[in-house]
Amino acid sequence: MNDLADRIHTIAHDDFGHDRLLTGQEETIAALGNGEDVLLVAPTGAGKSLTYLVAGRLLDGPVVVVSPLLALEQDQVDAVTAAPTPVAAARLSSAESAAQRRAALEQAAAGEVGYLFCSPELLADDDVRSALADLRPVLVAVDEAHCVAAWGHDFRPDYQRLGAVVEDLGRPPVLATTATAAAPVRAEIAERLRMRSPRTVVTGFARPEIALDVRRCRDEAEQTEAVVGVVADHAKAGEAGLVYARTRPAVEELAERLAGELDVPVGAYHGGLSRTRREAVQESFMDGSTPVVVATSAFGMGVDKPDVRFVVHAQVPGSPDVYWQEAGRAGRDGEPATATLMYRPEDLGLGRYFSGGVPSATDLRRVLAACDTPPEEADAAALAEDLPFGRRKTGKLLNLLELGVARLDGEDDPTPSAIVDSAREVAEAQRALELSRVDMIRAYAETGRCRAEYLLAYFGEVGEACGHCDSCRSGSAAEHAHDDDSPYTVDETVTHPTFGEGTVTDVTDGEVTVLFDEAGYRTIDATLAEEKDLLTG
DNA sequence: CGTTAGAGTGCTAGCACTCTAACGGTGCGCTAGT
Repeated sequence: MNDLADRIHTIAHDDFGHDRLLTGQEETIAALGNGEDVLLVAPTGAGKSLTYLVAGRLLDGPVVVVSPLLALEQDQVDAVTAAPTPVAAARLSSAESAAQRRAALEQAAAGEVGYLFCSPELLADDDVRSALADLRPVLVAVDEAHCVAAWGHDFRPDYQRLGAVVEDLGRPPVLATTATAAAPVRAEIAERLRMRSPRTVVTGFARPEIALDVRRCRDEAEQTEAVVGVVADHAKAGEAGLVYARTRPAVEELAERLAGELDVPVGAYHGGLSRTRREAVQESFMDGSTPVVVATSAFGMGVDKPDVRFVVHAQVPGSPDVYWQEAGRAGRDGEPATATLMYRPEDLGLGRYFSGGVPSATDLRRVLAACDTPPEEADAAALAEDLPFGRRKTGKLLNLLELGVARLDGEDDPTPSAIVDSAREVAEAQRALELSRVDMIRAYAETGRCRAEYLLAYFGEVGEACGHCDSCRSGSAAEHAHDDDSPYTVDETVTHPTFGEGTVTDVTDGEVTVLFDEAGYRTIDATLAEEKDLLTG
């Protein structure tokens, strides 16, 4: 064992009470110790936080941790303070008073606080940022980093500006951690955080203990009955699980219906409920007193219950990324679990709606005109005072302009209209990415291939047929063998005389499936296509 | 983007139709009032 590895294990053991490091942890910490940036992609429970805790000790200085949820930050603060060799940790958020924040920063300046947990919104504040910069942090860790990419520019815009924040903090090594990220999302995280040739550490997406199942439903009534059926079976066996629905009213209705059908307590959880109510539901799910919870996507981050036996999606989510993150909450203990999707193509429309819009050139031009500095240096709060948009929308428009400028990198002195056009193209591209994710979850729901194999391929891993998803059980996975001698290859760009340009998404059973830019998915007989020369490369 | 509820239109004079507007998720920070 070399010197560095030795020190890492000593710190993990003596300071944090860990005898062994899990897959990927040592590699991550060692790379950070050598000054490299790391993107750590690992499931919840794989010990992501231990990496920045140990790396902070190794680099011997304060660590700034950026996290999207205040509740998660508090858990981390408690965990650090309770470690065998406690290091003071502090949380900087709106939940602390100005005096508390000042005290925490002063303690940190005196070298008494090793870990500072911050919300991205607070890091947008110049005073906070310069106080943190004075501490000369040795590491910036961004937790749940997929939010940087997934939340785009219109939800919590401050997430998009973390790249600039890291530079203001003196540009120490950056650790980005996430539980789920397909290849394009990984690339986007690295770009947004301005990471420097990050080392990507990925530990398995494969979850062989989860049996995947998709049920096609004709209408809403059938969908509801299917959910009730699956949940009732598990509940009778005394098993706990989650039901995800897309909208708040759908959550309320399903929870009520299930409560009427089952002999066990059923909880409802969504962003419209009070904080106290939400905390109560989460707590009673964790301790087992409420075994079934119906929720929107609001429920989950930081929920690490090992014995969740089933996850049911009442409606199809917006992307495979979200699906796998939510379905992956089943079977954390490694025991068999199920993930069932009630699929109705109509539900995909909601995902398309949520893919966001492109702001008008007029609005962008107004914000740009109001800036007396380049957009990346402008202060959204100050600008909002002179504009009719409000802090939130101003921030969103400013972010887009900043991204627009970055995209024009290399062009000398771009004109305002070039910046505005570029910003709109950034928004268009983000929208296109969201829409393509909707297409990918649709393909998941409609494929006859092994479900697990399809998802792993989406995340960039090669897998084998799982043997227990519905496709494998029905035998369709075997029938839908990949066509090795097809004239077409996956990802190939093709042009069709009627449908226009598209990308080959699948070649199975002598057929070729193409996702056309204008016409959507079309499945065509490969032999026929070749004979008539319908698809040209 | 797609569904749905309600209003409006038109000849079939009560029902079938078209049209339009509303609606839908994730959480931070801040402030006013108990």
